[in-house]
Amino acid sequence: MTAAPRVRFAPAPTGYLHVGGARTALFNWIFARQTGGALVLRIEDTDLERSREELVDVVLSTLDWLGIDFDEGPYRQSERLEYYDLAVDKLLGDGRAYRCDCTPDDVKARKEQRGDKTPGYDGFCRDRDLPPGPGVAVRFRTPDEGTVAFDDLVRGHVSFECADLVDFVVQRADATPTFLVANAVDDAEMRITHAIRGEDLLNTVPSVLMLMDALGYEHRPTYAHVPLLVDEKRQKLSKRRHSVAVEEYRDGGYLPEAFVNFLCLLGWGPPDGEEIRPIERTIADFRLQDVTKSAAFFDTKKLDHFNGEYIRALEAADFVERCRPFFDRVEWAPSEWPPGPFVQMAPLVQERVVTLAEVPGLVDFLFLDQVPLDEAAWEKAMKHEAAPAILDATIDAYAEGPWEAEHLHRALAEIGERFGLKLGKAQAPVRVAVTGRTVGPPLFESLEVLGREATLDRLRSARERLAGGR
RNA sequence: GCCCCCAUCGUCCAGUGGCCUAGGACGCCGCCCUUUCAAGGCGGUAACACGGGUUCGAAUCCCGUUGGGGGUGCCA
Repeated sequence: MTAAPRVRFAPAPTGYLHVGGARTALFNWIFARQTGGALVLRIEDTDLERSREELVDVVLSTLDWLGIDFDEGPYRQSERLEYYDLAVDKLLGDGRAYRCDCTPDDVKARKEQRGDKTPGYDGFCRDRDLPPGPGVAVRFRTPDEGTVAFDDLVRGHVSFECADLVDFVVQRADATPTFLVANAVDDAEMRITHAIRGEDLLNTVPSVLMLMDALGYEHRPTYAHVPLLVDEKRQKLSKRRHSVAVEEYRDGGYLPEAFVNFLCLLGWGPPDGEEIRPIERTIADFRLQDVTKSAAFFDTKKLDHFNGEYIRALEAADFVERCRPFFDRVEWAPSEWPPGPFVQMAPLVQERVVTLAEVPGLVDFLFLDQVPLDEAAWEKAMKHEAAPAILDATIDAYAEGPWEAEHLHRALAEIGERFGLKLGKAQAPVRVAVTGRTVGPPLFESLEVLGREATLDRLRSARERLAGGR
């Protein structure tokens, strides 16, 4: 009987959750849930500049939005410094590490002097036997020969030559530990069985393995390095050029279910080929071994499609509720919730949007006293010679009769016929006069909700504007 | 430079030696539907990087080339 798996998501707090990080978190979570294992959250903040509490809160709330919950933690490496100190002391005591007072500039300068393009530290302080003191870091003494190999669940067998590994720093001059020791100590101490993370960390495995060995840990996690997420140019997503923060998608009106569904399909494909699927089914079918080896382009076009599908699948009342945050942030934010006019229009809006953020813009004309007139739309719709006559006739026809969509529909269709116009053409001036735009939710339903009074007012003022020249 | 990884339609995945004249999804194009815009329906476009092997047979295995990416930090 093997013990239940233990996995971890270990982000460095940067103030936002990177979409790539979100995906590795998701893969860890799915793996934990399907195996009955535990997911631990560990904040890798050994770099003092990064350890700020509010940065951690962002990660926590965003994971929560995604629906990723964890079973242990968050542990903060900044609160576990004593463990790493002990580890470094052991390394020093056993002669597996040594002190070094070379500054990064020194290392770089010597490298340039050597002329060879070989990078990295040259082992300058290996045998200097320096005493502790300010400006002194600690480096691990890597073996000069031999190989380090391991089996990666997605990459297969991977091996490195020790000779290619430089003496890396385990403790900085300010006495803080580096990622490598903290990682080795924590994965071992926390009994992490599977380290599922981004491929950018593949190269750090040999160092960590050597550290675990030197520290006397017998525990070894099974590694699984998932492919990176890249941009259209196949390069690492950059914060400058792309939306890499999950928060941007949340604020952009994406549904967490859609976002998660999309993320699952980057580097993995469902065995039955059904891409739009509840997370439960992915938890049932996901296999780490099936994760692709090649990098995936984070293509938001597909995300958009998924989001639209998920929005349309929402229960009407749920859709209305989910739109609330997006109404809260417009100038004309409704004072009561849910606002009646929107509730009436919601089903019609729901099947037309790609993101929730678009919703207020489709119904603003119902809330604004002044029509949000778009000049280009006006030009386009009113340039038709029959426009004034259509408005006149519509004002006339809408002055009486039942105020319901079907009737309004029929009346305008008849007016159109009089001018030899199809309804599609005839409704244009009316639509722009009343909603300010050429596109929007179905017109007659919109008018019904708006009411006779407001509709006639807007038609009349459009007519006046037309009479006064443009 | 060196080390590591990767390589199927524009994109994301299927494909694990014969079922492949390579399948699905997104995108794109066309048609239908239509009250604008969507949605929906139908159809179409489009790929095994290249060169050698192995084999009766290769998208699938091996080698090489080319291309791409990651690492090469007292970041993680």
